[in-house]
Amino acid sequence: MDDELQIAKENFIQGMSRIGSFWGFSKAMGAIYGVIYLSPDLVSLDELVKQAGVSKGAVSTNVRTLERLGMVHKKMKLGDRKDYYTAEADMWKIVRGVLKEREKTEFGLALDTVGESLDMVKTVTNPVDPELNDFYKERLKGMESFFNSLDNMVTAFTALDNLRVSALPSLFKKTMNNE
Amino acid sequence: MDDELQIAKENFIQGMSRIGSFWGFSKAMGAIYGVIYLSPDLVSLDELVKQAGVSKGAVSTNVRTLERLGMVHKKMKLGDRKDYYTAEADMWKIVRGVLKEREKTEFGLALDTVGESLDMVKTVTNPVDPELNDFYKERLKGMESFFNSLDNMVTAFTALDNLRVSALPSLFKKTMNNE
DNA sequence: CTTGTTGTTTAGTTTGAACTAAATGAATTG
DNA sequence: CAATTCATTTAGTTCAAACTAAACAACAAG
Repeated sequence: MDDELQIAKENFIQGMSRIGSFWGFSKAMGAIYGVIYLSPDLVSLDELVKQAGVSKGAVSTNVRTLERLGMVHKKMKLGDRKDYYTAEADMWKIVRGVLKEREKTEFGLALDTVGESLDMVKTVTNPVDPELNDFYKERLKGMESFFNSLDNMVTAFTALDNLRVSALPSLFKKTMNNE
Repeated sequence: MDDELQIAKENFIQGMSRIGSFWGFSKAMGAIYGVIYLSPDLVSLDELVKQAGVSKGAVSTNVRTLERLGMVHKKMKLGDRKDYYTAEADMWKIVRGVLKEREKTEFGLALDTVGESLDMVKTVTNPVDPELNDFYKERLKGMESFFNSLDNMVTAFTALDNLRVSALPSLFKKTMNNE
């Protein structure tokens, strides 16, 4: 392969591993996705071990997580027991997928927790300190309202999937230097 | 203090520490913010040690981070050497602040990295494998475009600050159970 | 100058996530 | 069935983040 091209690839892979760890994924996941993303052909597990520079075990688990997140797709070749992977190149699709997954778990849980506390405060019948009671109520309501809005935003965003309105980001577009 | 109220508070604080760690902050930061958020009066460092259940050192560093993020505000009382803290209760303001901070570092860096790789590919004069070269170009452009849109979205969102349009989330509002 | 009070820094420890190496399991082939 | 070739799982290790305890620095008061 072209040397310059190879260097560009390695630079990109390294960058993805950096970015990945910022977004809450492991460094290895970023690197693995980077490798697959820049491969025109299907990539085998052993190829990933070589190019991403992590052990087979790590690739095995990380690539499965990537698949669960919809970031890569597993393909089988007939008469070949190896697993092959392709990258999902539609970033917005990926974002929607990840948000959908996390909405169910973390966002909902946040709402539940706050709602729970709020309910406790509401059910105080004869408060010792009425002012403090009201203060708690106000603050907890504020927090609940925030998480509620957030949850609705995420829900709305993930729903864009069906409407095929991936064009949403263009609403925010200011300057784009496409070549 | 009312027992029921105290339990509600502790439940909330525990919840915040959980939520905090999900959003990339430390558990302690979440708990500390929770304590301050549910305090009608100014809170001293020693009070935080007691209520958040972490060491003095940890409170000292974490509370400083919280202040840097604009999540709490430091107040001094005259004739009192202690530091006191208040919570910033406007969540959207906090979100904007955090995004603004991260936009500069992580988002920009992501863009730079991809752009760098793209430039490398573009400057390949006599490619060994022209098709592969084009493939790289396409993929890297796609990624760059994604980060660009993302960056613009964040910029637009943080700019809402000035316009005082914190009402944005209401655009997404579906159902709100106020009371 | 000494003492007490407060926030910060530092040195050391704990903890948990994520990796490696190696064992295991599953499937195909001769 | 033995041997080979994969992917997965497991046991153990590494490493960095985050905490604690204690020393330290700054400051005010007596």
